[in-house]
Amino acid sequence: MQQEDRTSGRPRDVSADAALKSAALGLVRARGYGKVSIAAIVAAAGVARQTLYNRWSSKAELVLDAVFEEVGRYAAAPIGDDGTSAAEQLEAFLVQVFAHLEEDGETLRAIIAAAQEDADFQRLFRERFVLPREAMVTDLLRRAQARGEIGPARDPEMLSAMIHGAFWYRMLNGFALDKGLARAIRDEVFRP
Amino acid sequence: MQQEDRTSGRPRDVSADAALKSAALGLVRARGYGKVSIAAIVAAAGVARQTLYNRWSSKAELVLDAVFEEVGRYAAAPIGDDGTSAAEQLEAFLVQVFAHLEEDGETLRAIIAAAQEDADFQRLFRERFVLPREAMVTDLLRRAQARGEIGPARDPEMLSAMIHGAFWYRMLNGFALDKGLARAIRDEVFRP
DNA sequence: TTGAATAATGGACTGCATTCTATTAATTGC
DNA sequence: GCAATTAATAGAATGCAGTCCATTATTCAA
Repeated sequence: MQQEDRTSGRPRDVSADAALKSAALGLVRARGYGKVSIAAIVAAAGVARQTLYNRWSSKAELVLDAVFEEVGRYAAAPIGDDGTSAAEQLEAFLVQVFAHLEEDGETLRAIIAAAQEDADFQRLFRERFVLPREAMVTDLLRRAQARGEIGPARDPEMLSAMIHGAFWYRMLNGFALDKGLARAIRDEVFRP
Repeated sequence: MQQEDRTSGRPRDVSADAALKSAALGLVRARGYGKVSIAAIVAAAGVARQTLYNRWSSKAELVLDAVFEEVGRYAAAPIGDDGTSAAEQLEAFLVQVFAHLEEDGETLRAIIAAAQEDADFQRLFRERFVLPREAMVTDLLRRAQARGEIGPARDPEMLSAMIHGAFWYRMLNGFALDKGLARAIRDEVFRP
């Protein structure tokens, strides 16, 4: 996914990008990542197989673009520091994340799986998806620390990894992510 | 992997089990999970492909048996409650786990990936591998709570998920698991 | 000794992601 | 128009997991 305005040669058909992402998004949400073949995606998009591979280097990359650019807006903006307590902000953030994962959790699990088999894709996923979300929570915790809502000895980076880790761990082991979990994480982080 | 002492029929060749596990263990450690094919495993074991599938239903199941039965001993026994503090016991446990994952971490990552694509295998892995290890840490934390090393308001189950989650999350995103991480987790759990 | 039951074997088969190849199409600079 | 360049296309080829099949082997019970 990059271009450099070449001086000659046939130009890319820009509509193919959108057609492929849209086809991938629709099919993956309808049937699930594992049940969607490359053949089905290119057929739905009306392009040749190689056209897909000219743009993305794997099914996982295309789906990461398709599903999580759409959804990239979820939790893409920093967590708003409204008047509420950091505890409430964290819980609200988790509830929002879990709600989105009701729709796309299966896809995220497939993406995480793909990242374990492809180091390049792991890096891409980490930089584009994982670290920004981790940083949002780290920032929230730093603000909380500055305001005294958590003690000065706490480690916001470690805590952020433990928070994300907790629901990754639950999700990857087949447990549902519900409001009870969001509350339990909040309580454990902001304990008395 | 089960038998019921049938009353007739050709008996299983018991040596094939060991040959397959040994071949899988050796090949996966030497080349890495993704680079080992079923064809290579059965060739090394000197049996037919179907003989493998008579015993395990996928490459992931065989490797889970092969690598983590061998290694099942790591952290398979409850964490010894020696005289040391629970904080020290937790850190020692994590250091031991991380040391083993230097050898088999890549395989564990592949197993977790496989579990995301196969619900039956996910259940098997969870029951046989994940939950027992989670319970060990939960027990440790309960003992610590009974002795007052952590406050009565803490939630040992949630904490255990956060501890395991933290290193799963780090591992699955390509970070090394070192002594510093073990120490940081310990400090965050047993904070002042 | 024979039949029923189950295992082992070699090889064929299916479905899939990804790569490769040859051909045709669109563009720029001349 | 023409050469050079890059894209799109259809389809073949590769490599692999998992399944299916026909044949042969081993055991038990009658």
